[in-house]
Amino acid sequence: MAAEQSGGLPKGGAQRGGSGIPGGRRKQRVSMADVAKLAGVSSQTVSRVANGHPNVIEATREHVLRAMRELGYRPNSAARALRYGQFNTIGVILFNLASTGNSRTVEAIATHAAAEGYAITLIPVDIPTQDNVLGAFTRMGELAVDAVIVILEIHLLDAGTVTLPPGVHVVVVDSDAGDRYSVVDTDQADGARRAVHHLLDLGHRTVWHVTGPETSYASQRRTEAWRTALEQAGRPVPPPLHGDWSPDSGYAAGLLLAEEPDCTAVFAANDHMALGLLRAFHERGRPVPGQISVVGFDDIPDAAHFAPPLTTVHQDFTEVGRRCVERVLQQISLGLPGEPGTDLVPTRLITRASTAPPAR
Amino acid sequence: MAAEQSGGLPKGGAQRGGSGIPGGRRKQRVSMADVAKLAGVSSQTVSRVANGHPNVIEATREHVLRAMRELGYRPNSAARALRYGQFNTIGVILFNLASTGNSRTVEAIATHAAAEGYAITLIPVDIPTQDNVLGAFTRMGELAVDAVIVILEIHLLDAGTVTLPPGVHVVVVDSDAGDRYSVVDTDQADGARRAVHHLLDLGHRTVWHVTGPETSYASQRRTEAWRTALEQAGRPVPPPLHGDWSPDSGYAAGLLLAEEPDCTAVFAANDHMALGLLRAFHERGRPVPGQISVVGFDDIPDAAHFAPPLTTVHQDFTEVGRRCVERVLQQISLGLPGEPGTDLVPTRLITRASTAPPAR
DNA sequence: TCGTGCGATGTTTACGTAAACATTGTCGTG
DNA sequence: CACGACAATGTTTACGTAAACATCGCACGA
Repeated sequence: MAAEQSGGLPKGGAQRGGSGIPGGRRKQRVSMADVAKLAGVSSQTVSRVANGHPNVIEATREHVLRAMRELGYRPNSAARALRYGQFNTIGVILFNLASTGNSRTVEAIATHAAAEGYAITLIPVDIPTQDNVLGAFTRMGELAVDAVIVILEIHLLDAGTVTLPPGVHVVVVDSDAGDRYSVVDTDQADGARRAVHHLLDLGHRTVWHVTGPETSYASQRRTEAWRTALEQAGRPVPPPLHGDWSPDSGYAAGLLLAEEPDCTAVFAANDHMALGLLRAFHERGRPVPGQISVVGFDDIPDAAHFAPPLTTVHQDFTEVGRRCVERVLQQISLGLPGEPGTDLVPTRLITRASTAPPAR
Repeated sequence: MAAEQSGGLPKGGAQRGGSGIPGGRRKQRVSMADVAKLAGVSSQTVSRVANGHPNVIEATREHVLRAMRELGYRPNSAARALRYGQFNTIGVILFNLASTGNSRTVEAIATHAAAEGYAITLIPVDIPTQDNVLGAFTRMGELAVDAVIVILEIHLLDAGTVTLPPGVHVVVVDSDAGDRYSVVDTDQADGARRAVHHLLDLGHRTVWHVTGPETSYASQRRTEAWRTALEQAGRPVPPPLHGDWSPDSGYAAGLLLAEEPDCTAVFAANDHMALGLLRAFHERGRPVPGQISVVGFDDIPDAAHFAPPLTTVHQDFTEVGRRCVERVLQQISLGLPGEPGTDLVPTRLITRASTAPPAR
């Protein structure tokens, strides 16, 4: 009684688009029942064929497969998800995708998840206010996801006593919430230390610093580690200049630093700002690395071609993404909330031509 | 008969993680029935409250809401999707997310889709071989999506007589399939023309060109338009140099071009390669724009800070993403396959310091 | 020759939601 | 005062899938 309209089986190949039938307003696509009817079997047998169960006689299987092809059958994942209570999907909440690190991390997450049969659902948060993040999480609750990877400051969530949807597994990137969540991140402090030590080892008396935005945990960590490294080496700590990741802000900081006669070495919290520094120093006649050395952070592909090629701290975004997926899938399979704890991916320093011993 | 385990209602806030009950292996989360039982109403009433239907008395609504809160009820989107035959999700198939254009387009898509209540599911294709793309589409067929946006060379699909899953709406970016699909893209030809004319207007006799990979339609279009523009102006067409979008390939091309005494103007198919060119010319003592002018394509944020700041063709990725979503949602609401046709987003030339009249 | 066991297939049911229909009860009006 | 209309709520059902259980028939061994 269900149908009455299987008529007009599409002989030709490319019948894309909705049901060609003008009548019924929203007849659901081809279902197992439709296939079953055409093949002259029960829908259960169709299910068995679809899922590769063994106990189906070859001739029957053939019939069913032909009927599937003929009708263009595709399994309905909603029904499947309802049946299994699983979506095979991981949600990714993030603030912005344009930033180098995020897009590369997301790509790695998507790739590794795909390899495990999971899809990725992106939940962008326009402006990382408390409300928006909360909204994303609320929506997330209704979304078809088995787990969530959060790529932003988790404290934005915490401040408002947000209760994460129970039953949703969470892994966090770029945060210090290792005491409550499963955190995977680049070892920011490690990277910053490498940058500072590299410059000190070259003979610089101290290292200036251009920070990222204050709202970024990664930025905070880098700044903190920079300060600590200097203090532990007994060096003076110059006042940090505040940037916002953009090359423009790096350029602005560079214009200021160019006027500091003491400044012989700068550690920029990312490569884009380092680029801005290079330009400012160039314009102000402070040759790099002749008078000033510059170290960046991220190792974007362009960095090797800056003028001069940039010495920078390499982040392994792929590894971060891989570990996120690994952890999340583990949580899903165990059915338990993730162990709190922080999983740090080490960095390495890529030495290029923007650093040198200080001029005498 | 359904439950027997609502016991131990979580008084405290943060009870994340799966059911604390060790017994039952996979009891689905709180359902409307559970809420209904606790609130002492029928599940239909719960549904009414959840969906904001009018005819519910205030006291009842309160009871239901309290029960929801107490149990941490979240609607099951699989059931909902099954009921409605809609997922409120758009799939995005792409080759790589790391490229500037793609990540920004995807971000725009995600943002606009979110504003319309749609989520984005990413389907990455590791290597854009026929098989992989086909696999992505097959998987897509089973995925919970109402429509698909394809950000890669559609001919990868076509060659193998791929039948797109019927009933799935498709919009394509970066392709010439306007005769069969709904295509949204940056007007590559327009951009390339602007670049060439800018250089010719400055007085250059002709313009050399560094291409992107041959597999990229965007790259092909830019090269084609570059050639056509030169021919129409009656200028000689130098042999194009082949790059692959990477700054490395631009650098390699730059080393060759630096040896061409005739070469006074170069149009690079993207900004990253232009950066490579700048470096090569700098290293080889061919000042830009003194001896050679360079124009890029994309207008990445860094471009303004290259040495020298790069004249380039600005792409409006946000607009591309917006139009993709617009088209796709239109297709969904109409329930019809998209009109074939190409929707081109114009570009504009950003003039900076890497171009100048040729040396005399 | 007659079980018996298992392979092949059919039937029933549950997953969570919400439309459609059914059942109350109350209030207003003739 | 009675009846109709409508508001509030309950009951049934379908969405597509697949596990669990039921049935049928054939082949093999005693």
